[in-house]
Amino acid sequence: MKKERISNNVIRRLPMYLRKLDDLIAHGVDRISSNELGKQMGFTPSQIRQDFSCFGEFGQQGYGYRVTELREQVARILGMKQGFTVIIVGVGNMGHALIKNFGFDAQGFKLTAAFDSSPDLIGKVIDGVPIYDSETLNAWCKENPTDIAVLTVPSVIARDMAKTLADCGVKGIWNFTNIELELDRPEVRVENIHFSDSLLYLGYIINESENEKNSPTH
Amino acid sequence: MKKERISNNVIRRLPMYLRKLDDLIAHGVDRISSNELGKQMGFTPSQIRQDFSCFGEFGQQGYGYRVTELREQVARILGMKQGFTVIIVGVGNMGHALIKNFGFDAQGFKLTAAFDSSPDLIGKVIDGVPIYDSETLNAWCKENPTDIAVLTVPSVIARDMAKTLADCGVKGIWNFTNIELELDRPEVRVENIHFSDSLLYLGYIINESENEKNSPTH
DNA sequence: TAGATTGTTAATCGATTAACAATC
DNA sequence: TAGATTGTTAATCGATTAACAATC
Repeated sequence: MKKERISNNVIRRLPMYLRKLDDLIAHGVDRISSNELGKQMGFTPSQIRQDFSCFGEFGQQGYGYRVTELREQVARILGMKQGFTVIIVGVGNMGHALIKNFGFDAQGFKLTAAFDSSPDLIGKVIDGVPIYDSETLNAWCKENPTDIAVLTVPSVIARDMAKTLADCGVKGIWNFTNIELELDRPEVRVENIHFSDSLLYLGYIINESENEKNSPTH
Repeated sequence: MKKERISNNVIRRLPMYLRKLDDLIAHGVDRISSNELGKQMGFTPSQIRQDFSCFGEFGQQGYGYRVTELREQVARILGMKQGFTVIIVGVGNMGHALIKNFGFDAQGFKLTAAFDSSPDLIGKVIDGVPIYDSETLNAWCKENPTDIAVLTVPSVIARDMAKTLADCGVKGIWNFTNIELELDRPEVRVENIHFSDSLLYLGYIINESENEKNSPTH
């Protein structure tokens, strides 16, 4: 087991492993080699062994990896066992969608509350999640330590709200607005979901394959 | 200008450049050097010059890059000028959120229709986008060539729907379901939005910084 | 035991950064 | 012209892949 800082690429692959392992469990597979896992995920066996070896020795020579055990290890490494507390800030369509469909529990997160400024929403409860007045955010967080805030407010108020959330002491912001949050708070980690980046990438690769089809020299 | 295949990393950065350039335009900046752009985006000037040089010579020695011109070039490279046609399949909370807030137009995409199987939704029009019966998808696509399908159906029917869409001749699927689509159709490009991957990554880096804080040897 | 497969070290490959001549 | 900054070649760095001894 190496003790150096883990590279971003490795960390970004961990959730992929998790999904694959859950899938294998669902199919009743209880043992897998790096070779087979690699084949199924499109990675080399080497990469898989390298990735896991950053965190410990989870396999067994001559046998491979026990799927449930490996799954538990990956979940632990990702911090899923800690039960991070989460709030949703902004209960529009996006906030709604996340409350109803994301499944925070299944990912090891505890969605404790949502916040909005609309009188139509304040006081309601959606799928067991109470919606409070955004004005009470700061006071509420004092009473209920919160690890992660999901930012699903309209873009125009995103920057202000992010600042408020930082003041509330959240450790991370999961940003769904299409603006680049520039917090002068390095201790607050920001993870962006930039939908447009993803769609534009798709557009590019579609173009690319069209062009290849039409060019004589592939 | 190099003519080799462009690496994924470069392509993934193009939409970031686009957002930054739009931002600069909004702030009335009309000229920028790779040095300054790099500082603002957290890249090295070298990387910026390398990235753009994959596609042509957009700058001017001794001067830098004209912001609007560079923005146009990036938009062109990404295929935004082509007006890809898009349909949304599944008008739940997620589909709604995208129709109402994503702004396909602003990204250069034409959202032409949405599809759902709920009688409550079929026939309605949301923000100018008509909702049709999913059953009519195939017939509709024959009449209306469609480049990209946004997959926002419930996970349980995602795989089937993806197959249907491939049969409809779409060139790309923008997948919002949390399952791994395994299409045996290499000509259909799939781009996944795996929300959970993103949140789990955030959880990891929060943990990481906590641990660093608590360890004597940083 | 023999075969399989790991964890890890070494080799390769690709991406990022630095340097600099070209030139606006 | 002198100064600034590009585009591109060369150097460095890091990530992926290959190889193999250890061992289940």
